[in-house]
Amino acid sequence: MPASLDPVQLGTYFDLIEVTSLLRHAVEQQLKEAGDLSYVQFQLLARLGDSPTGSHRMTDLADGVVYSRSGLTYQAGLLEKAGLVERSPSPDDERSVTVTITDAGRALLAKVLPGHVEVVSGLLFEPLSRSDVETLAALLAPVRDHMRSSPPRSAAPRRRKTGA
Amino acid sequence: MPASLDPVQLGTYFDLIEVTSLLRHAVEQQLKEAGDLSYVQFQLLARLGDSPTGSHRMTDLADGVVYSRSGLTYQAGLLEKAGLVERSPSPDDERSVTVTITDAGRALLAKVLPGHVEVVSGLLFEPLSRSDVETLAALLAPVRDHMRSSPPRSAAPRRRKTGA
DNA sequence: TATTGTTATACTCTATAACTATA
DNA sequence: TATAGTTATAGAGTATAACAATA
Repeated sequence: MPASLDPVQLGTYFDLIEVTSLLRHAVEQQLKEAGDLSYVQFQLLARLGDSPTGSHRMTDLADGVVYSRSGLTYQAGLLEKAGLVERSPSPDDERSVTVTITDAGRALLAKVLPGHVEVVSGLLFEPLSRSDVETLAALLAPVRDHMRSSPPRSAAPRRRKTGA
Repeated sequence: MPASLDPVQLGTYFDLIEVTSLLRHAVEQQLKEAGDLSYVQFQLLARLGDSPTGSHRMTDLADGVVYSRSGLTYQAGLLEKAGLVERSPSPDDERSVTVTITDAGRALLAKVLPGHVEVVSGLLFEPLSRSDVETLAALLAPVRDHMRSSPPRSAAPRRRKTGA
């Protein structure tokens, strides 16, 4: 593992970046038009919507979506101001804040989702067969797991995710 | 093609977003530390460095990297201020501007590249075998081509890339 | 002392519209 | 009239550091 990239790897890396940039750009436009949501805000809402309780602690909510604590506070503040989530002190740990999706938040999520799915479907999955997708999923899963468990390469203390 | 997503597709989409977000974040940090470059600036420099002449017209340089004309002007301005590129009027078309990478630009690219490759290699390719990478490349290529030829979904005039 | 979250602040980046100049 | 690029400006997002409160 000489930490170098052969031509196939290099091309794959470039294609990956290009594909996800275009996809993300398209999706961001759709979300903005359909619900005046940024992608990060959508991700946060989606996570809350997926949760059985509709809630998460701030810290847990941050994982993978936002890379600084203040960034999450900022986004949560916007969502709260828009009436899409509520923040309340956590019962068990007085330091924590529990974020909960509101009915309006769920409604907006539902409003935005079909168009979102349409963009992803039409842009990412159209050229891929069912088995292609399964293959892709099988390739991404180990990469995802590897990245999740990898400490930030540079010099950062490997404490947790959001803090430096 | 009912423009919906089955569970496998949904999971694949999420993994794709997560993987590239983490990768991009890691790479951005490396580029910033090693050469005080943003990812967009790095992409522009890399494109110029790849060109046989070391030059591109502004418009051609924009493709896929930046989504507005002014954004490119801004970034090119930063690169020029840093002495990494030069801008000069194009000989054949007086409206165009030719951007050329300088020796300092090439030097910075060379300085930054090993660390860049190391991050990509260690984060993205470590869990993938040689044949995995080939498979991934084969899956991404048609998606890339499809996205390149797809007009922006929403309502935008399908004119070109940068202009609205 | 470590952790959770907020605030203030500064900075980077992006996008829109108005503008100039050339084809 | 359409294209290439710049400028001004405004807004969104991010990160750092200092801070308060709880474990």
